[in-house]
Amino acid sequence: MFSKACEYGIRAAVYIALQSLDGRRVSVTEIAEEIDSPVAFTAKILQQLTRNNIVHSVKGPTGGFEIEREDMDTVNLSMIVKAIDGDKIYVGCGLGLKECNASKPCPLHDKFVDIRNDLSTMLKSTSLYELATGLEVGLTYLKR
Amino acid sequence: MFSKACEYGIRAAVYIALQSLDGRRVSVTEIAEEIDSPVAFTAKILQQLTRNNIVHSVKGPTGGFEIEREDMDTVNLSMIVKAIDGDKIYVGCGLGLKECNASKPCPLHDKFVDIRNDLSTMLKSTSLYELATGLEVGLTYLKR
DNA sequence: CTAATAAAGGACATTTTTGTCCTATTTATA
DNA sequence: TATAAATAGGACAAAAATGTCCTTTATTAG
Repeated sequence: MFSKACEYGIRAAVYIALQSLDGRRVSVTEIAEEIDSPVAFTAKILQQLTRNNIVHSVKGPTGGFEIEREDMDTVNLSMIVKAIDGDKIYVGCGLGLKECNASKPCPLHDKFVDIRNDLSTMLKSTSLYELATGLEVGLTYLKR
Repeated sequence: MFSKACEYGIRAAVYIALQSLDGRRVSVTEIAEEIDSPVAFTAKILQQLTRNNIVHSVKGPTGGFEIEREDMDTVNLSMIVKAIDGDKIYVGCGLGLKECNASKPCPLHDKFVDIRNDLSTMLKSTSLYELATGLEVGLTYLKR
């Protein structure tokens, strides 16, 4: 469904949000440890998230990654997925045709569009804040 | 969503079904041409479909690939996807956790399960026959 | 029986994704 | 101001997915 990079990206963003709720800025090392991901690769992905204004980074000692409280409401999964995997998941044909639309559909077009709309709606309506608070309460996990 | 191999596999199976409705057995060369896919790679994928009894192959002159009329009703997309991509699409965690289930869910677990159930249901309930007849009537396309 | 045709399958090549390592830049603090 | 801590970013490495080529095997028809 999502690329590995995107999976790590979402997990990282959720972890950063969780810590930011406590006013803590976190380093790549800590993030990678807490979400069980390769450090250097995670650093790359965080660069993308930073460039896309999904998380905020601060260099130097006491630096690290954080997310403003307001941004946790604004930023949803759809934005993270788009920043890392692009929009192929929303746009492409399920069977890989270059041109596939309502007027010249592939055999799976209609059914695929339904599923994808559901996915898209779900991603758009799921905010970082929602995911972070689930974690905070101990209902969900980012490791194992 | 699906791998390239799986996309080609589905398109190939649908094309074979369509031709089998006319009693025609088709070669890899023809299939690749008609679904716009790389020949040799398509041949590999057809081997997998054959081993999984999704299509039937016949060697030698007048040989090629075909699907029995009854099998078109039995074989659904879920079986093709499983034969080529395995069951990761049904089983894996959306955020890539090794262990993720109702009792120790990732932050996306519940929402992801919903989408995936829809996808799974759709794939299971879509037969090759249904897809092939859509093509036959000229409602859908396998190229472009 | 022989020649030709088609799938099966193994080995290899290319491309993309995933992952690592090292250096540069920024910045807080002693 | 010097040092150390942190991200940024480029170059490289490994693994997986995609794709190609060639040989073997089965089968049909002359």
